Amino acid sequence: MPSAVRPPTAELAAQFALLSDPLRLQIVLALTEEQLCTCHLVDLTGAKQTTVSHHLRQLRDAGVVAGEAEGRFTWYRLTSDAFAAMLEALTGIGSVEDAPRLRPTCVG
Amino acid sequence: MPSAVRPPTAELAAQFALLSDPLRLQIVLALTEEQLCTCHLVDLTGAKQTTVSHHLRQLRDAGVVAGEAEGRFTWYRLTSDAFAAMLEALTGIGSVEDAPRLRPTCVG
DNA sequence: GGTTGATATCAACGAGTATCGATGTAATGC
DNA sequence: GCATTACATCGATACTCGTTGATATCAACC
Repeated sequence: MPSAVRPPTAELAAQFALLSDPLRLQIVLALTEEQLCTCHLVDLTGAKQTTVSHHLRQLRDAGVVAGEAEGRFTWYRLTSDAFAAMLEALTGIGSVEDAPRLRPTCVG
Repeated sequence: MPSAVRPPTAELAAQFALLSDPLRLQIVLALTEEQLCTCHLVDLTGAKQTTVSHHLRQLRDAGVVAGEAEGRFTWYRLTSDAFAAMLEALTGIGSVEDAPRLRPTCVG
């Protein structure tokens, strides 16, 4: 059993999927350093504005980034504990030393 | 700057992609507890044998699991530091408190 | 009010990929 | 040798999803 209540596998997989796209990952990593608005991210990534906006939408829907409108601009930042579940899961996985063989060969 | 040399974004994204499929994630999480062979994973997940085998192939190619053939069976286990890069990246992301706004609005 | 610029939405296209049935391979047991 | 079992590979299909151009929205500025 994991230390805490683990989210359903599908939900956790969806979290990892957020970081599985190079562009989205680049956006998230950039937002680690500073808040940025869409135009900055377009410049930074070299992707089209619609593409960046599309990924920002996904990240917003997932709750890992938040956008604050300020005039024509929208400043994006990472939400505080958006990656807690992933971090916990990975910590568990990463600490595996040498798993035992508990089961007999298949009953099938 | 990150603490160590960060792998290229695309490579890191590919790592996360490994955990972005519910079935693959389920397999990895199961292997955290104990070594298992394909048939066990088929029973555990309820997926078809070919599907499980397909995902094990991907995990093997990526180097995050290793299979040891033993007679008709193949025991799979997680490799030791397969998730180190992801763990480091997530730790960096997770520790973000409140990123500043360093840039002026766009030069556009 | 009209124009400009930042951003979001939509529809369509294309590439990647998960699933699955059929098949191949290799090891065990009779 | 032959049947059975565990596992892998292959080809086809279906579906997800990233990208993009067109378009809409909304604020700032003249």
